[in-house]
Amino acid sequence: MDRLRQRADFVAVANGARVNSPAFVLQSRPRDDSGPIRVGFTVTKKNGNAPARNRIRRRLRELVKRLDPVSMQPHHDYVLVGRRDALSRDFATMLDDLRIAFTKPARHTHKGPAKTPANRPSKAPSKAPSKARSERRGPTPGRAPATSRKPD
RNA sequence: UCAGUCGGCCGGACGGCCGCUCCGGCAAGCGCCGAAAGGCCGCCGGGGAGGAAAGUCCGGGCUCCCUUGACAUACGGUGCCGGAUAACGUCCGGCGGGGGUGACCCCAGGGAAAGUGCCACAGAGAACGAACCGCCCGCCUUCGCCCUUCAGGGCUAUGGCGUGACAAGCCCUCGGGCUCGCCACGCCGAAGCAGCGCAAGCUGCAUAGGCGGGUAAGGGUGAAAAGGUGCGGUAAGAGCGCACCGCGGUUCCGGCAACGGAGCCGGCAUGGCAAACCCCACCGGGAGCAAAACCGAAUAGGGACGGCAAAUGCGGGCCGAUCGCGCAAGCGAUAACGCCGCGGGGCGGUGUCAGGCCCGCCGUCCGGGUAGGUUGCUCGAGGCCAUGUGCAAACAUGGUCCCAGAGGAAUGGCCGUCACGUAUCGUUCGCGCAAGCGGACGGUGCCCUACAGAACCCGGCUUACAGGCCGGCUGAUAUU
Repeated sequence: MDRLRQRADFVAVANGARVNSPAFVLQSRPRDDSGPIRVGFTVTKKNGNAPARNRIRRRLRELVKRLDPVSMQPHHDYVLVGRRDALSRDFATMLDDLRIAFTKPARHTHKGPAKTPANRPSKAPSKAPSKARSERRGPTPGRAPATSRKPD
């Protein structure tokens, strides 16, 4: 599992699917290459001053570290956007929140499907939107092996 | 013991599990990611946020631009003196002024007899000095009548005050204000003493009023009223005179200086504001690590070469023309028309064709340069200790140590125990009649710490901060 560091990757993930939770927002986007799962963190300035933002990011990072990597989708980029509740919310509860967020079907909140290919980078120009849509629409066939291999 | 003042320091501790980042050592697959630059992966050891890392307000180092070295101007900044320093608006030590019983604290502290400007409101007067009240002097007027127990009461003239009407003048923010005249009404209202004279009366003092002057002592206004206090002096007053203080000038002494002290002279002239303009002295080129250097894709531009291709095009040939060379024959070059051969790709449109419109493409290399990567990047005006110099800030010498280097941004996350703080409850002890106060112990809850996160690096300033510790000094009280 790698960290997400380039600004272009963050912009790409921000246009993807998102799941809301009390302490964070999970954004995700599938990639075409066969690289590892990458996770980034975003804490905006409206969440407080620098120590508060640092603490939010560190708790979110610890959540991802504690979580079983098999519950994430392979070849995906994830971005956790921190909220103010991440400072005070119980850590075990947040861990459950994150686990639910990874298994919950994602949905697009504000981006229309017409805007998505315009914001996509140049690689995989034609088939990227349709593929993302199909994975969003039917989670059960893609996720069935993931749930089956969860016991180990 | 209480209250205060100044300075310094800390800013949770220990343990468990799981991680992040940097450095060093060892090992290392012809490994993985990437087009490349470059990056990643193992084990061991070590380091890893602050007193303000903050605000970005000053001063530097460093980098680039520029030549701006100097002078002048403009703009900005600083502003008692001396020292410290790389430098500063910082620090230290003094000086002056102000506050406090005191330790101590505060001061944007050059120039107001270079100039311009301002000083609201209140007040008579706010700057080429002012007369509202008051005090004093001079002149003029006043001191009448009735009752009467001689204590007083009453009436009224001139007059004074108040209110109202009218008229005039001036100012004016056109609402009014001020001054004067006149009329009406109301109110006040002529106390006394002495001398001369038989008396009527006269004169003087006093009273009251008016006019003219003197006066800056006093009242009142104000942030500020033209040196202060006291004595003398005067009609009353006044630096009018004197003493002391203050101020100005000058001489001497002390001090590197700011400045201080003493003497003499001057009766005092110079109100305040320069965080109003201004004057004087000194300082300042600009931008900033997202600086800058190196490496360096894709895409679109630029250049060179090669290939394909070309259609107002290419190739070939003939005739003629022009130009150059040549004595000449002739040779070479040029472009257009005519002749022959060759006729690509795309767009749009149409039932289809004809007709119409547009024109380069590919490869290699070079150069600028973007994303990206690497460097800059932490050994430094460095920390600690000792000695010496100095009142101190600080400096010098010696020894010793290496002490964060991230980059969507590491330095942590989750627990446990303890401490501290705080709230509440219970038990108990001391004092007290009681209410209550103080201490100790235990349980529970809260905060589980305040302010706050390095971003190239230093020196400062400013601001924020739960709680706690130490030391110096001052005042008060108590005891010895």
